[in-house]
Amino acid sequence: MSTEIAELERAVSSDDLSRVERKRCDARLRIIRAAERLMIEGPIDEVTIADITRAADVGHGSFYLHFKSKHEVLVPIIQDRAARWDAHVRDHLGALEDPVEILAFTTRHMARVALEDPLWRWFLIHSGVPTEDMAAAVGRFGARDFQAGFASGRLAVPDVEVCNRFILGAYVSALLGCVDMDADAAGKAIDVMVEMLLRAVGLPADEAADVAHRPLSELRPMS
Amino acid sequence: MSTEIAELERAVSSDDLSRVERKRCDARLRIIRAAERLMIEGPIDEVTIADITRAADVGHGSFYLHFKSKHEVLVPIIQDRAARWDAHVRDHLGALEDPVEILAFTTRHMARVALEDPLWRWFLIHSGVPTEDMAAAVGRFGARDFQAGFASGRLAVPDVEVCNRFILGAYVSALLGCVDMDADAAGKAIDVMVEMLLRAVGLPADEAADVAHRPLSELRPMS
DNA sequence: GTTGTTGACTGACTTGAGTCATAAATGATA
DNA sequence: TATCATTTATGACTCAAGTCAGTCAACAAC
Repeated sequence: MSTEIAELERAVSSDDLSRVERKRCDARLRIIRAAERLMIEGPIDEVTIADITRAADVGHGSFYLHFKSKHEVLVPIIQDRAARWDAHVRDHLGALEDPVEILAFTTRHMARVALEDPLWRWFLIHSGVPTEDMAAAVGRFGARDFQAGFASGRLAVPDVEVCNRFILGAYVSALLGCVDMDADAAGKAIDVMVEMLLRAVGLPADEAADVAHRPLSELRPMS
Repeated sequence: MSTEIAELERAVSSDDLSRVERKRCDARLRIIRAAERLMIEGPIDEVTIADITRAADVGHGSFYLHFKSKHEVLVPIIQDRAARWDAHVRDHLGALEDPVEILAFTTRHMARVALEDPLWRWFLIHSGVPTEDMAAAVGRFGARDFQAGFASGRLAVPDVEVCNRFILGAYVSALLGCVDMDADAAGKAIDVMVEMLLRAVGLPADEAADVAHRPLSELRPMS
C-alpha cells in the first residue's frame, strides 16, 4: 500500500506532470521532511511552524497552502512510518493463516510499536480521541485485518462505519493509558485491549481471551 | 453524586473555610459561570479567555490559576450537565431491573443527549486533545452502570482500568462520527455502538444485539 | 500597632498561529 | 518579444494564548 510520501517522491521526478505541479509537490515534500527532521531532533512541542518553513526554505504562509496545522503535517509522516512497521510486522506472520490470529498478532504488535515511536506517541497524546487525522494516518492499515476477519465469517459487526470509529477510538484511548507504563505492564494492557476488541467484533469471549494472550514473539529489529 | 459546581457553591457560603479560601472558590465559580454563559450565548470558538475573565471580573492571568485552557474550564460545566441528565435519565428507568438492560438504557440515552447539547458537542469535537478531561467530566457517571453489570456477574472484563479507557474512547469516537447525522441516523449508529460495547464487556453477541436495539422511549423534557 | 511572610492576584508583555494584500511566476495570446 | 490573466508564493501583520515580575491582601508573631 502506497503512502503520500512515496507518491510525492514519485511526482517530483515524474515527467508527465507540469513544472508547476512538480514544484508544488516538491515544496510539500520539503515541508514534510523538514517537519519530520525537526520533530525527531527536539521536543515536538517546541517546533514552530516558522521553524519548519525556515528549514524547508519556503515562506511562512506557504505552509498553510499545504497543511492546516502542525498536527496535520504529521499525518503523512505517521502514515509512512505506519506503512513501514506494518510491512515489518507482516513479515513475522510465519505460518499464521487464521484471519483472527493474524488480526490479533498485528494489532498487538502495532500497539507495542506505536508506544515506542516518539512521533507516534506525540501524535497519540495530542490526538486523544481519534480525529480525522488519526484515521487518515493509520485507518487503512488498521482496517485491513478486520475486513479479512469479516470476510472469513469468523467476525461480524452490525455496521462497518460505526465499527471503524469504535475500534479506532478504543484502540487509541487504551493505548493512551499505556504511555506512562513500563513495557511489561503496557504489553499486558495492550493484550487486554485486544481481547476486548476481538469480543467487540464478534469473537466469543473464551476464544478472544485465548488468542489475545498467546505468547508473542519479539520482532526482529527493523533495518 | 456531587459535582464540582455544587461543591463550590457550598464552599463560598460555608463558614468553616478561611476568607482566602472562600474568595478563591468564589473566583473559580465566577469564571466557570461566566464561561458557561458566554459559551451558551455565542459560538464557543469565538469566546476568548479575555472575554471570560472580563465577564467574571477577574484579571486575565487569574484564569490560569484555576484552569489550563478553555477546554479545561468546560470540565465542571460538562460534569454538572452530565449529573443533571444522568439523574433525569435514571428517572425513566421504570421497572427495569436487569443491570444489563439498565446499562443499555442509560448509555443509549446519554449518547443521544450528548449529541443534542451544544456545549457537549463542542467538547466532544475538541476533545481531539486530552481525554483526561473527558474522563474527569463524565467518567464517574459512565462507569457506574458498568460496575453494576460486573457485580451482577452478567458482564466481565479482564481489567477494569483498561476497560474504562477502552469504553470511553470507543464511546466518544463513535459519537464523534454522529455529529453530522440527523437524529434518526445518529440513533441507529448509537445503538450499534452500544451493541459493540456490550459485546466488549462480555455479553454474548445475540443478547447484545437484542438489548441494544429495543424500542427506546422518549425522555420527558427536562425542567 | 508594626513588621514580616506567605501566596493569591494582576495586566503588560512575549510569542506563535493563522490571515491576507501584494508580488512573483507561469503560460496563453497576439 | 510584449501583454495579460491566472495561479502560486510570500512575509508583514493581527490577534489571542500563555507568562511572569511585581502588587496587594491576609494573617502571624511580637
